Amino acid sequence: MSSVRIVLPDNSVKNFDHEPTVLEVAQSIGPRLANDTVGGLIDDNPEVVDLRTKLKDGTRLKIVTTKSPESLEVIRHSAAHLMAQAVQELWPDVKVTIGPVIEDGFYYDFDSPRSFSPEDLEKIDKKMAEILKRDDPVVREDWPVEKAISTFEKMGERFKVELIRELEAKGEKTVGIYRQGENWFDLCRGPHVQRMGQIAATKTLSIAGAYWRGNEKNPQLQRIYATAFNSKKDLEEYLKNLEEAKKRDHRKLGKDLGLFYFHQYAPASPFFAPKGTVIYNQLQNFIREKYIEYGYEEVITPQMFDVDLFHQSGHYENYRENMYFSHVDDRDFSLKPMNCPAHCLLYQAERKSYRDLPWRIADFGRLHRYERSGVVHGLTRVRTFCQDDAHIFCRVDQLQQEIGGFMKMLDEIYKTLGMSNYVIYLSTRPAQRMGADELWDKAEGALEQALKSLNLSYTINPGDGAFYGPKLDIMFVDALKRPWQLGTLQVDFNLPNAFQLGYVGEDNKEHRPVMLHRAILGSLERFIGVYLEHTSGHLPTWLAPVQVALMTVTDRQLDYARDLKNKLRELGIRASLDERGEKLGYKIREAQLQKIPYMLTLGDKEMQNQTVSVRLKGGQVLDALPFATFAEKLLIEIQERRLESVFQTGPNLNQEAHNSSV
RNA sequence: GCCCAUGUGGCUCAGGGGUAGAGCACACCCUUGGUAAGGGUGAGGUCGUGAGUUCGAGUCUCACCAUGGGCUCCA
Repeated sequence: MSSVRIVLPDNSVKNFDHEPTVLEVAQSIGPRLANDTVGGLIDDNPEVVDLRTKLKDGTRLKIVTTKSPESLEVIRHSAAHLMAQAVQELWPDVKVTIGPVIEDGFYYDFDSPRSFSPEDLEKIDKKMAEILKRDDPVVREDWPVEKAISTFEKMGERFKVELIRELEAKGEKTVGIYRQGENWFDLCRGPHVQRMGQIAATKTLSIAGAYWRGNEKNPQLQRIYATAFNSKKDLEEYLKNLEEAKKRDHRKLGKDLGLFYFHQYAPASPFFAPKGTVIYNQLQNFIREKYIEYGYEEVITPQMFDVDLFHQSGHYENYRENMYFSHVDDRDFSLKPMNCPAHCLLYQAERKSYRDLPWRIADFGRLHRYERSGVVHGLTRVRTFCQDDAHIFCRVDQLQQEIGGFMKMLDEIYKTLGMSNYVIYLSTRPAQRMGADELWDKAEGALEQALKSLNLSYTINPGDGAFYGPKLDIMFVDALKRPWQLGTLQVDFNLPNAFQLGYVGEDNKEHRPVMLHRAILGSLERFIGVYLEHTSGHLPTWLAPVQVALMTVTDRQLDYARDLKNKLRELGIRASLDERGEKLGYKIREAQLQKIPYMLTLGDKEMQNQTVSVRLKGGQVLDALPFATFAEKLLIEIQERRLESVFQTGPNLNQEAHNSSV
């Protein structure tokens, strides 16, 4: 018999007289390794294979153990089976469907006659722990399709039967069955652990409704989200991160910092309080400065239009579901859900020459979109909002340069805001779209070429484009590594057609411009929500609603404090003075919780010397310095939109401690 | 829109058929205190809305509204 050679990562070779499984290779190396084995990585394939996989001659194998990061996928997959087993042991009438691994965990969709409650999750956790203790071996069997169908049919597992029939239609003759313990098995292609005991830590997380195969028309199932880790420590760390994310929830921060509110009389429509409005306006000012720098002109366009406009633009046909309509004086109107049709009208208002292009017009117009009740969320998904929206009308040969200019502007803005971590997606034509395929080819090609010439890496998102054109989506990755879609650039050959837009070329002939839709922050509302979570409310001073909180040690210094407050305000610095007869420590605590960047504590010493004592929000206290010096330095920090305090001298040791104590 | 949960003073929450409770915030009084909560007194609520059951409904039932977690969809 010819020998089968398996190559290990250190290039050593193991010889077998048959095609060994991953586990057999591990056993040939050592019992400890074999005990911990949960799968293998073969050749250069990133996907973990089952430890029961038979390996061909010449395979390069890296064994995945419970200690390798790759094992998480296997462990979570098995944990999904574990959870399904636990649920069926608790409630035998519950039917199983599918249970995939997702980022940070897994879920399992159940078809259950009764709804799961939070108490049920506790029961499931207990049952899972109980099953883990049994440490049942996991065995793979290959069943002929007919046997699988008849078995699951007898069990009443109709969703499993549906899945097997699909596999059969694809030409499969056998299907994989994983058996754990005596009585429980599930259809699965693997990979799975050797023994259930290899799953070190699991925890159910939440209950949700979900449709079979993600389709609204299918039966609704009950999804249980859960996670599993290689060690109890990793699980605890993960749960701690979840807590951290909860603390940073922008809805909570918005309320705690007095930034914005909601009311049931205007669902999903934020009320920005004075403090929130400061952030809103500061961001707008910042973007406006960039507009001047990058050759944009700002415009103001109407809020409500005759519906005919949206017939012409195609929005009525493609976007009606999300639009607000009203009927007045026997005419149909709609609140604009986007600025672009209005900008096309404005483009037409004056005859354009090739010399006028590129024509870049920006609009902070308020938009209204009817979002379905279940999808709205804090500031990140609202029904009325304002984008840092602009449209660029240009010639096809200017496209590359405009895309380049956009990416540069975006990078500058994001860097200033401390958001250097972002990724680019290129979204291509969706199924429901307008315009000829040649136009789509052209538009998609232009975007891709621009990215390549800028040396920017990107990922293609097939079918995710807008109905009028392909787009670049900029995903910002926040401090907790969560991606958010903010910026976008969409190439549109269709709207200029719909509005018959034209310009007179050098050749004195009529040409059609290309239209770019673009935004950098996305919407101010969503941006503020995302940014609050990114910074956990610790805004750079130029954005902070209150920049300086003045506080006196006793009433004796009140006049001095009032004088300083006025001086700061004259300089355009947002200062507040707490005149209540509370103790200094009390006022500091309040300013700290409000995340105010600077506190000026004023006692007799300061008053006599005309100085201020500066306390940074991290807790660091500086030596008293003349008021003028303080104001001068602070102005620089604000005007230059610095991310770090100009007064910060060393690493801020207090910040962490304070953050965790409140 | 769909599934599930929640809705009690400005905020965070207790109370689960017999006519509303706490802490914080707010007002006033005492305290004038030097870097994260000094003490006292007081005011504040048609218990999301509307029907129903009941002698009696925050409390039970139903409908609606809003919010939250998901699904689907998106800036």
